[in-house]
Amino acid sequence: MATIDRKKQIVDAATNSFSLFGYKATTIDQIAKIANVGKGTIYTFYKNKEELFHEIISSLIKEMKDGVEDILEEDLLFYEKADRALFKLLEFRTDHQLMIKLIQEEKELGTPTVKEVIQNIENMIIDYLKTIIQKGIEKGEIKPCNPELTAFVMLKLYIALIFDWDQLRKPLEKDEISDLFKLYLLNGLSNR
Amino acid sequence: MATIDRKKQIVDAATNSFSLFGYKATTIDQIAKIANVGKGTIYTFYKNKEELFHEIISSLIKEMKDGVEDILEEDLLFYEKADRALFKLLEFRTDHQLMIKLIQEEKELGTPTVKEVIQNIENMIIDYLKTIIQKGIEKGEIKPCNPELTAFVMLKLYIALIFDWDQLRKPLEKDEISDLFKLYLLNGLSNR
DNA sequence: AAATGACCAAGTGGTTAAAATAGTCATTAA
DNA sequence: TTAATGACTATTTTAACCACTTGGTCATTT
Repeated sequence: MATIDRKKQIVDAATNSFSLFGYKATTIDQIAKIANVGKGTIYTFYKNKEELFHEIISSLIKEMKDGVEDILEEDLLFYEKADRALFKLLEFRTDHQLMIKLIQEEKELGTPTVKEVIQNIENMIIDYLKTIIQKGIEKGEIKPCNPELTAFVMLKLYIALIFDWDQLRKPLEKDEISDLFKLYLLNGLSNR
Repeated sequence: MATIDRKKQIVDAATNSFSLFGYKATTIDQIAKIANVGKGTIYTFYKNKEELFHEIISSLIKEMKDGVEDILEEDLLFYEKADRALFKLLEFRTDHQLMIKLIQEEKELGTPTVKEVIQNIENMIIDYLKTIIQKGIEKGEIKPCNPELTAFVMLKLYIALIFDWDQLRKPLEKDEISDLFKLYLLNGLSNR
């Protein structure tokens, strides 16, 4: 049709701006300007800046889920599923412009809204892992355990290995991390 | 003797002040006042504020080590040693006034000197765990593995379980955490 | 009915002066 | 002679101020 999709323009402009400058440093005026739209128009679609932000984060979360949804269905062993999913989901922290900016803003400015949103994303990851773990338990591949707590531990382990360990020693390769996951969480350190 | 031990007075005053107000909010004037000592006297013992702080942290680290040194010698299984040591060492974060204040200051102000000092303390913990792990490997109790990396993972796991999990769900009991350590890292999740 | 930008109250940022602070050093006390 | 000191200084930090920006509204225009 001839009419322009103002909502899409706004969302696109906001996504770009949030990705480039972060949440706090992005202004509504800026978004309106980039979107070629009056400022008031934005408020006909969204109650406020935060709501617009949350819509964009919803898309990000959807995008993340879409990237791993097939893993759930594939015929893989528990640890392969978990390993692949975690890598794909955590890869956003290094590859996805918006996610990179959000992590940076949380660390450097501690913007509450951003903190909250990152927590939401982590909760999504935990939720997703939970499903994998539950299936693993049902199939008898792994011992019965609290799926949510286990998901939480797995996420923490991967974050530590991928993003924290290199502050002490030289970074680990992807394969090494997968092996460590198998050693530590799957087979355990015990010799008996 | 009749002469007063000015150095001790300074260290005591500084320890109290750092414990109460943190590193940044403690002033040299304040320390001198509490210690009943001229400000210049402090600089006859220490090059600057940071050096005085580091001396006090050295004492803290010594205190922490002293609290767990016997564990190394006791006739315990690997996981008992590791579990007890980690608990005792991490307990300082909730029980030791100075440590509490430092953790708080790192989170709220991000004072670089404090960050550095907390990193030193964590390195000490990792070093200590490393010894326990190496002994465990030598005795054949656990599989061969990178002791430092394993220590790092164990520390991260305990911190996550003790201090982070309760932001999602209800806090875990000490016993639960020990059991989780055995389940996750020692025996592993695998069913075969 | 949808879109808009001038408008407003609240908050941020830049500026400068005043206060506080870490560290020095000439003087004093032992 | 040596140890201790606090007035002093250079550098930060804080406070107060105002101009500017910002998120959000709403009467007007399209």
